[in-house]
Amino acid sequence: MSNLSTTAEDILAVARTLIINGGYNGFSYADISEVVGIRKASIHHHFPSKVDLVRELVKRYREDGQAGVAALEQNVPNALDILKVYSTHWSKCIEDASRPYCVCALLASELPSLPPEVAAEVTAFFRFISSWLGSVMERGSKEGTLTLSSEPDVEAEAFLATVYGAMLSARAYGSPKVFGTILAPTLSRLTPNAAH
Amino acid sequence: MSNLSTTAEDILAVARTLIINGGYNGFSYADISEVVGIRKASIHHHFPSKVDLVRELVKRYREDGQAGVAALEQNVPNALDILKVYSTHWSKCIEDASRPYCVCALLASELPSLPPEVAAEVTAFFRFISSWLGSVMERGSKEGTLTLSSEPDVEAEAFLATVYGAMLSARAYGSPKVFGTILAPTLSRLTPNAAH
DNA sequence: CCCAACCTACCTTCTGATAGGGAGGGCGTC
DNA sequence: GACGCCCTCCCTATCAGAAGGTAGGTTGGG
Repeated sequence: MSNLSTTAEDILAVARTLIINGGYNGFSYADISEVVGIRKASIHHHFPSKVDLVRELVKRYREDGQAGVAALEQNVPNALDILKVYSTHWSKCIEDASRPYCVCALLASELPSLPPEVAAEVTAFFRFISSWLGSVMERGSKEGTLTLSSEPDVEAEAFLATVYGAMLSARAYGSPKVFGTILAPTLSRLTPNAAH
Repeated sequence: MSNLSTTAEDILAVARTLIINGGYNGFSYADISEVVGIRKASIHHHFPSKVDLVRELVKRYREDGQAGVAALEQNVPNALDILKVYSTHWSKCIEDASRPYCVCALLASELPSLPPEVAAEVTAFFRFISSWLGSVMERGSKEGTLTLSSEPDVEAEAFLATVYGAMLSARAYGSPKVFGTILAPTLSRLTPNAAH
């Protein structure tokens, strides 16, 4: 949690929106300056290079994610509920168009062409999310709050893939509902005592 | 199937590889010219604008997909086998690094920032794949070669999301094996008489 | 007095795109 | 068969604008 000026926060927020729209090569310092209301050159004062900006952006995105996950684990004891909250989070973001895509999902798809420093942060994010979901799956399986048909790690990867795949489909079809439609059967399959 | 010169075909092939690497804004005419061995300006002779190029590229990608699917339907009667062949196709592409990502998956993630003409072709591709998978699911369910736990259309969307999510994960982790790991339980769940 | 924050002005390189010309093959006419 | 004509393909030269980035100056609060 480095304490940056409000302007720097604004820049990061705008950059995040722009990346969600079109990825790393889909935005420029000029785009940011228009929205923030600052000259292009002034952005370099806060983030010397584009790599610095996006690296910091993804780093914070991961840290925010880790904080959110920690809070979730504290407030929601049931593993199935955690997965539901997680998928609902994305469902809402997509439906109200606030953050209709994951920054790291977009950057991950561009991975081979990304600057190494940024790429490293992106893969770190996926490792984090993946291992967290793995721990949720394992705990839920032990506690009986989740019904797994594979190993916890495999189940975690499959769940993550479904979430991110559903995100892509929602974008591809231009219809937010698709996300929920895809996630529903996945969640019900993980629900104990569910007839299927 | 418009008959274009060999050079035009080469340009499209190189462009496809470049898009798979970094998306629409991740490549330039200069990049293509280096690989094809032709001057930058000469590419404009074959494809007046970048939009023309990528639109044609995606259009052909979809047409090739439709042809491939038609052949698959003729040669493979069993619906479950069709899904296996489909996922194995991607598994191989990812593992031998020949086409480690779907052109349309990458373009779909960039959809909001794409030129409308290109965006239209991309969504058309997804509608095609989705409706095809839907028909496979429905037929498999009726014939008893697939065990569905939801409506065919929903099952199709979920399967598609899993495939594309697994593709992203393989790229994010930099390990091709992940794709197969994720797809295996999905396919076994669709397999009749499978204990789970 | 210093320093963070922002500015203007400018630079280099890349971007997609255009104009115009040259080489060469195909084709009809004499 | 030779001539002229056109058309395809590719070239050089050039463009305007956008890209990321730098240099150096101004302002204002602690």
